[in-house]
Amino acid sequence: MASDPGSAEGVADGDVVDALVQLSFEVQAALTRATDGHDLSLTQVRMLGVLRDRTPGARELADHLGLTASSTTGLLDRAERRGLVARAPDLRDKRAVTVSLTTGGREVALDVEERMAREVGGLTAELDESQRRQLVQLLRKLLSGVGASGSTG
Amino acid sequence: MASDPGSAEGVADGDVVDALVQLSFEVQAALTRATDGHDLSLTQVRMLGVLRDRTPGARELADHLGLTASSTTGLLDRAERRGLVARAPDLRDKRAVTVSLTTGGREVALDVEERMAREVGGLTAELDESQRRQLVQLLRKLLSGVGASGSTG
DNA sequence: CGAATATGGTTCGTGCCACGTAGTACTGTC
DNA sequence: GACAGTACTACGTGGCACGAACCATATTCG
Repeated sequence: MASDPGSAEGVADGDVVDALVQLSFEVQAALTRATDGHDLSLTQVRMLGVLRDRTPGARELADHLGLTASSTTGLLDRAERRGLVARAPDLRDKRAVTVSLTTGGREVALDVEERMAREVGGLTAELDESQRRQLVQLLRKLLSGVGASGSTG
Repeated sequence: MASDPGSAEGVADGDVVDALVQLSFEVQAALTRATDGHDLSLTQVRMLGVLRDRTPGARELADHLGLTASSTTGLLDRAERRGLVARAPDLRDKRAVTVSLTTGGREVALDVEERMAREVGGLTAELDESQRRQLVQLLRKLLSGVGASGSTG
């Protein structure tokens, strides 16, 4: 079925799906690879990414990550234990907490992000500039229509 | 920075990475969505996929999934408990086991695969035929160069 | 003001995922 | 027939995510 990878003909319906799925796994693998040596989950990495620009409360963080509050508590516990993030009391709201990167956490975040860029970027090694540009535009168009409405009709 | 989703200009280096990462998460989300109602993890789904064409031993299955033997035992335990797969003694090798889909498991596998195709396919709703074809070709080219050699070079 | 309610977080228990380290049962080899 | 290797399982660890129950504080409203 999945025969000529380079041929211009015979692009069936399932091929798009196949390619997208395969790609997504490759990207995830690349992302995971980028965390080698840091022993971080993708969720942790995403959290660090969020915290690069913000100092949110746990709830806000949870929203950014698409997690429940309780999941976030655990996530924070583990990250805090590793010295990546710190919880500080919110001055305005005594129930709340603000989460921020520690210095170490920031270092890790930067390192991982850099490596991710390299790893994921490396995936496009086979493409030349114009193809890369083409790809970005296609993906942007694709992504622009996601999350809008239901898909199953 | 990540502004005009449709503009032809200003495709920077990080944009490819961004787009790929975002896409990969969307695809994973779509895959997960496809399992709604079945309460399956992606690993379980992958396993069902492998078992569609084969009746491997646990070890072989583990290799296909990139897991250790012990992880696979647990995976099988849970899947078996749900009536998705069955372990049968290997006639030639009394240590070994052959894993196969149950009727119910096959049904689930087919259903999920179909829904995956729909969900993932639905992601490309914004693209027309020619764009879809373009995308497939770009992705194939991209994928053809993956897993070959080191990437960080 | 004070009671009712909503919100931010945590705790606890559940289940899954993946691993490593034994162990058991068998296979193949010498 | 001993011995190394293989197939699988058992057990314990740790992470991820969830829901329900639960404080403590905020907010709303009578």
